[in-house]
Amino acid sequence: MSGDEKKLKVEARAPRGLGDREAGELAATNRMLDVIRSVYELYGFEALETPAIEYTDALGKFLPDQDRPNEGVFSFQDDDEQWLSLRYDLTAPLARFVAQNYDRLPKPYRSYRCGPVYRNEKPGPGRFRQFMQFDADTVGSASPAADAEICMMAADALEKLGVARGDYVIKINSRKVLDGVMEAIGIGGEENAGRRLVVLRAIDKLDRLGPDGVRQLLGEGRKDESGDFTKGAGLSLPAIDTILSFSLGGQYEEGKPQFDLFGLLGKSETGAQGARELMEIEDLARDAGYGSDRIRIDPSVVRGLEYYTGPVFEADLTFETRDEKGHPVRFGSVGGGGRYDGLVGRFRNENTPATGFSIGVSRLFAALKLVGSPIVTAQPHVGPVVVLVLDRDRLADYQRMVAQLRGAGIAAELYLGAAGMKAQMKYADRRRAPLVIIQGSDEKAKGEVQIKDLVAGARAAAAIATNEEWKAARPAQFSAPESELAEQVAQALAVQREQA
RNA sequence: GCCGCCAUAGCUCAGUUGGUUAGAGCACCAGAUUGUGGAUCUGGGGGUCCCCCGUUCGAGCCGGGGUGGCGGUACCA
Repeated sequence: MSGDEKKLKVEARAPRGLGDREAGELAATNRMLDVIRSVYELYGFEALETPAIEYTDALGKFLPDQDRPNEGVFSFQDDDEQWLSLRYDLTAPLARFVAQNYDRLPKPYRSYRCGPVYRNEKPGPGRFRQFMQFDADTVGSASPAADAEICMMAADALEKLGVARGDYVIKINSRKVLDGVMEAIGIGGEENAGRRLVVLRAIDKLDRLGPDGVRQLLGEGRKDESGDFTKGAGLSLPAIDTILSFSLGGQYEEGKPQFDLFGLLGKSETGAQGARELMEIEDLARDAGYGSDRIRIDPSVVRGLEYYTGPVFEADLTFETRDEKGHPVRFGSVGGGGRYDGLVGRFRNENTPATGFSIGVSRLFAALKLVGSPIVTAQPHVGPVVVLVLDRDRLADYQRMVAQLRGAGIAAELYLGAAGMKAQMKYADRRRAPLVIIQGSDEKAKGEVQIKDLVAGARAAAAIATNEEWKAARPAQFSAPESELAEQVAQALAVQREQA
């Protein structure tokens, strides 16, 4: 090959932030999704799938005052020049679906959805540009009972997945309460909207930056280790203290705030209303038997900043793990959600209240591996039985054996490559084949097949030192009449499964 | 976006004060009687030393610029 030709070769690589998932991980992920699905269906939620692509305006993601889609959203133009975008979550598409089918849907409408979402952002460790979410939502109920139910369901799902009670907590807070606190320190009103955003973002960083970092962000600003400066909210010291004492010290004990929340919120009707809703959610959870070890009010929870209108939820894993440097680190959030009463209303005149919860599937998957949940750690992927090809002109015979096995419900395949027997064995090994079927001229003459157990063979290999011995021993294989192929293979597979 | 670090084989990395044909381990392929996975042994394939410009008799190495990757930070529905 000349250098010129070589240069033309396309480099085989996935775009950054996007990855392939192979058989083992797919199987484990599917087992995990099945568990979540069964819990959600138990709660009476029904399946829904919406397309990965939506009109950009339906997602509400045009840049302000520009007819160009927001950065961070993958977008392209249809042949009629309409903007289309890849969905960046599963909530906005649900709102579109409900609005579009409003008249025929039972209300409140409960549904769950699972699928990939896309974000055009800089990827990082554990952050991808395509990732999977699993959502459940109740549309058309303003009742705190709907919020409470979503939280209980999230708790049930985590436990069913193998996260022990005490290793997780569903934290709840309310955007109304947060707004009330900000009103109390004098940054209510339209003119302070930008500043409130900065405050919420600062609170959201509590777990990562700690109180001191957040204090800086609420005040003048903060300079991080890389030398980058983030401008702060410019609050007064008393205001900063109020925010921090609310977010940090404002832990509730069984429905009773540790400090005078209602006094603080006295000036703000929305704030007081938010607090009442929060306590009602908590009461409902308690009445259903969910203690503060599972569902509890936590004023530091902020969540997504755009469309939440009331209660917000966050599922946190509380057990400690260690990072690559050995430092103890908390796993953190594996899902979140809240009430978004305005979303469906973008499509319709009357407002439609809605609440939901979203699980970050790959993050949760990583967490389940850490806690050793059998749902994701069990059974390595098992490949098909491979029928080796020894005599090239007898392909039809081998194919018949494969068909026989498949007819008996056994996953099997014919070796389709061109290599010799040794390479075929390596192939079977790499496919994680449980067994291979060997029939050369000797066996053919006797009407027999050799059935070789690759799993038992690998065990036997440990005791054998030389290649000659290894070849001569032919460990873990036996011959069987060709007519009994399927039965004998089925039996060998059953034995293998028992020993696993 | 901002700041920092890095770039040599598929992967992890060596590479002398600037000196001929750029190396190792792992991975991959193959051995013999075309009938046996692993280990061992032997052999083999695989490189635009990220790109461009400059300095030099001579650059993987020095200088400048670019690109790409990684980490932090910001944004994140």
